[in-house]
Amino acid sequence: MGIIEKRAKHKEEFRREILDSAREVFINDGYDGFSMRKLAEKIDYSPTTIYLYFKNKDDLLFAICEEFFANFFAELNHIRSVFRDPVETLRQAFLYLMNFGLKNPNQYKLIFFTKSVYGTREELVEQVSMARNTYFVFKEIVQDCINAGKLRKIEVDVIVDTLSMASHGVIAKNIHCANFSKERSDVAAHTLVDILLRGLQK
Amino acid sequence: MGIIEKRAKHKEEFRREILDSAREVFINDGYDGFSMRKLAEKIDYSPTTIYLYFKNKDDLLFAICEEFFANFFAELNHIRSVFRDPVETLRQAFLYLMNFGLKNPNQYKLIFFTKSVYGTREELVEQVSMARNTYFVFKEIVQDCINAGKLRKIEVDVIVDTLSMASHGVIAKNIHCANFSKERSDVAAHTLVDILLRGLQK
DNA sequence: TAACTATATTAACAGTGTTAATAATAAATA
DNA sequence: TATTTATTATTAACACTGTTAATATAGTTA
Repeated sequence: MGIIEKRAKHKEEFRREILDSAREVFINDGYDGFSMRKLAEKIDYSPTTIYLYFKNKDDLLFAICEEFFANFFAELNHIRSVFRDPVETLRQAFLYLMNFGLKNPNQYKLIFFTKSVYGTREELVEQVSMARNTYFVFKEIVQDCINAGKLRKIEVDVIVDTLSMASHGVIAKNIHCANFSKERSDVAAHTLVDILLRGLQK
Repeated sequence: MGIIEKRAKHKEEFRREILDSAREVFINDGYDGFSMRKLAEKIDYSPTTIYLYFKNKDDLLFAICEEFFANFFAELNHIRSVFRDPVETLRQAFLYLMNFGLKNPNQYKLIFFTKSVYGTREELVEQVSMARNTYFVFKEIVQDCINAGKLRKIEVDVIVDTLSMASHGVIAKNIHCANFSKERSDVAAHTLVDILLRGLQK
């Protein structure tokens, strides 16, 4: 494809193409394995062209993260509208995140373990982002359980922290133990969920 | 220091010096931030000299990991000899790992999250290593609780998996949430331990 | 003294993220 | 229509990276 054909593309459309290719490379090769030159070759452009559409490597990652959180946010709202029991809602919300991680460990790692793309907690809460929205709705799901008097007397923020810790741990273990079979991983993960909700409830 | 003085050093002693400096660089700058050239400058040798004492970058990391597991192994045996109640022994064993991670998140990350230095679970169990020894003694601590009839009917390997998941999660969260205050981190972590042991016991 | 071994060095290869300068085309204006 | 301007793409370059090959030097032994 020559330079003339390349110019025919529309800006937004091309940005999407770059982002989709970038996600593939990020997920397949990890944050370190990803390279601007590799992505450039994949989309058949020079490496510097990417810089016209994204500030840098981390800007690409940020865009990918926001897309994930947009989906997660929508799913949490859906779960909330479907389940009536607050504890069951919490369980399903947690399971969704964990199962996403088990099915897409590389993407989970990319979003949660690679870099602190959203800065500090204060910065996350101050700046508008899908990550912020997701954080708030998850917190509300926990608060619903507390309001219904279902949980032991533990600060809502602490519960949110412990649950995200647990989810992170499931995926971290899954990634670290190279030959952790899918079945074994699932068994341990779901056992952990049971233990957690058992230990949390009155 | 000229080439003549450098030659006076003894091999084993020098290997130690390199390893200690390498640990510092690895912990301060992370796995990616570490570079052979950086380490070489620190010890005032050329980068290639390091290759006479260690096979490569990952060989340095392996040596650092083995040192950690040697300490962890010794500590687990000590805890086991001090506490009588098996559940309390398990709690202390778990707390030791978790608190190490909270105090040394970068080193914990280096050992558990960076690379699968010990390969698959099968490879870990087959090859002699301090990591293997540590794995076995931790499993025995859990088995003692089961033998004493203190825990719910859950496979010992599954319990070990869930506990290591939890510990990994605490540290992963601690690292990811940039401005997670030390206090907040400690509260969530210790709450998680309570929830876990509560959910595990009969 | 000559040969050999151990230890250290420099130079090089192929790769990285990113910036600066430049070319070329499309669009807008005189 | 001719000319200027804006947009988009390019190449070249900088300072890094892990690692290997070839080379030089010092110490030990025959």
